[in-house]
Amino acid sequence: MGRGRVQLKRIENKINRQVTFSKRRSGLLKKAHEISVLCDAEVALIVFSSKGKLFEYSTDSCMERILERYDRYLYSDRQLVGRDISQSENWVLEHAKLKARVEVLEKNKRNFMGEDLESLSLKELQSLEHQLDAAIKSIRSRKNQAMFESISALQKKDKALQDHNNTLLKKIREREKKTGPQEGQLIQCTNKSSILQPQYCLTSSRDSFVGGENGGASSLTEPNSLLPAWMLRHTTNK
Amino acid sequence: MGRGRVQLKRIENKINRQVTFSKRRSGLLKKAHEISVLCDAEVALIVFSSKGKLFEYSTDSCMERILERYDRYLYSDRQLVGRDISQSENWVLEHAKLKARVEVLEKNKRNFMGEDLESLSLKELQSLEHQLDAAIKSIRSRKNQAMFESISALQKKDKALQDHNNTLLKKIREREKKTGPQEGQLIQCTNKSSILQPQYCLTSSRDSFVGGENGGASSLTEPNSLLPAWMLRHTTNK
DNA sequence: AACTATTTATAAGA
DNA sequence: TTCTTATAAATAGTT
Repeated sequence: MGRGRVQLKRIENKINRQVTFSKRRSGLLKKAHEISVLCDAEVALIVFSSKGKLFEYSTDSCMERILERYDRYLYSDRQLVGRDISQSENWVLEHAKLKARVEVLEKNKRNFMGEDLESLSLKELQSLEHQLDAAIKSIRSRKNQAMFESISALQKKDKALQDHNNTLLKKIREREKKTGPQEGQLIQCTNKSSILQPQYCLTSSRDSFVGGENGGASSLTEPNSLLPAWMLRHTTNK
Repeated sequence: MGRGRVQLKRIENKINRQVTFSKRRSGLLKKAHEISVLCDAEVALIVFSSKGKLFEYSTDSCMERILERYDRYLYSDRQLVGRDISQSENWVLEHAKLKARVEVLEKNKRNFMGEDLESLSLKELQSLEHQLDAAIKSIRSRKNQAMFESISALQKKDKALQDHNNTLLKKIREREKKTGPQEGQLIQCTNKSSILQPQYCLTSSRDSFVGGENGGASSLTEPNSLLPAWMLRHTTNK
């Protein structure tokens, strides 16, 4: 990826080596972060430059946790003996409990995402299925509510804008009476178009429902995020 | 680097996520190796997939050595700042991080259970809904598989028991020839009833499919856990 | 630190 | 999984 092919051997020129290191280091850290986010992976990356300087990246900035997970993965028995320097027993215990909780919750999460199901019994699968069925119902109901709130907020805003436009229009008309007809037609036209194409605001931030400009609609990328599809979906089935 | 711009957010489609993980993982490992060779750096890279599988790279395959160097690097850093304070601060920090992680995971869990939805935006709700939809599909598929496995295991067992019964029956008949008819009728009768009402084993432990007695069926409490309902459901839809 | 010509990586599709 | 291909990204060499 550059002007010449690169040979996989140590760059002899010291300056070059340093520059390349700096560039590639940032690329590597970036990619580590990307795979972590995109693929929901847990990554720990440690780089020592030839001069001994340390650079590191770890998912959620939890290097210690990931290294411990690594140790546990390799030697499942020597859990708490490993890399920790002497600390109070109490701390170790409490910490271990917390970590165990994290483990359990992560297993939970994977199950909720339909992963790692091999370890579950039929009964547990059945229960999980019911759980999620119920959850989906709640979520759809909440989503529906949120959508209607959003819609009615926008309708209010729309109304307010129309009223304002009308007020402005009146003022202009009054002026027209004095100066003769000019651009009243144009203004009425833009106003109408905003009525015919209401903008449904669907951005991540709730605040944008109130304070945001109607640029929100342009931030949509998924084809199925269009409102008509949703409404169709939620009024026709389940 | 592909046919579309990539957004730095978790890939929702499981298959895509897995494929991307596989591709990016090999890219990341390659680049880790390259910077290590080209720039004479020492690199340790640990990646856990979302399913918990481990992938790693380390310069000269000396993971342990690099991790020790890392620990030493941090330790000496602490020494420079002042052991007591920084160590305890570090403890506080790490503890806080763990707690924060637990918080996040618990929030996650509540959301997955359809609770605490007020804090989510429309977009997040939509994403959650898709997530759970996908999860439920996985779960149903896995449940189906588990049920069929269980059924076929039981059929085998049933067959074995029948064979055994027949063997016993023969022996008794042979005795009858010598001593005259006594209780052969009764035995044949119990055997028949076990054929007509096969017992589907649905306990929590998978081992019970092999070693357990057929009391398993009695442990079911939910009305919709009866087998016929499931089979109907999973052969007629989706 | 910027620039840009090229090489690489990789997303999507098969 | 693996291959292909169009395109986005990374980056080597240069300024």
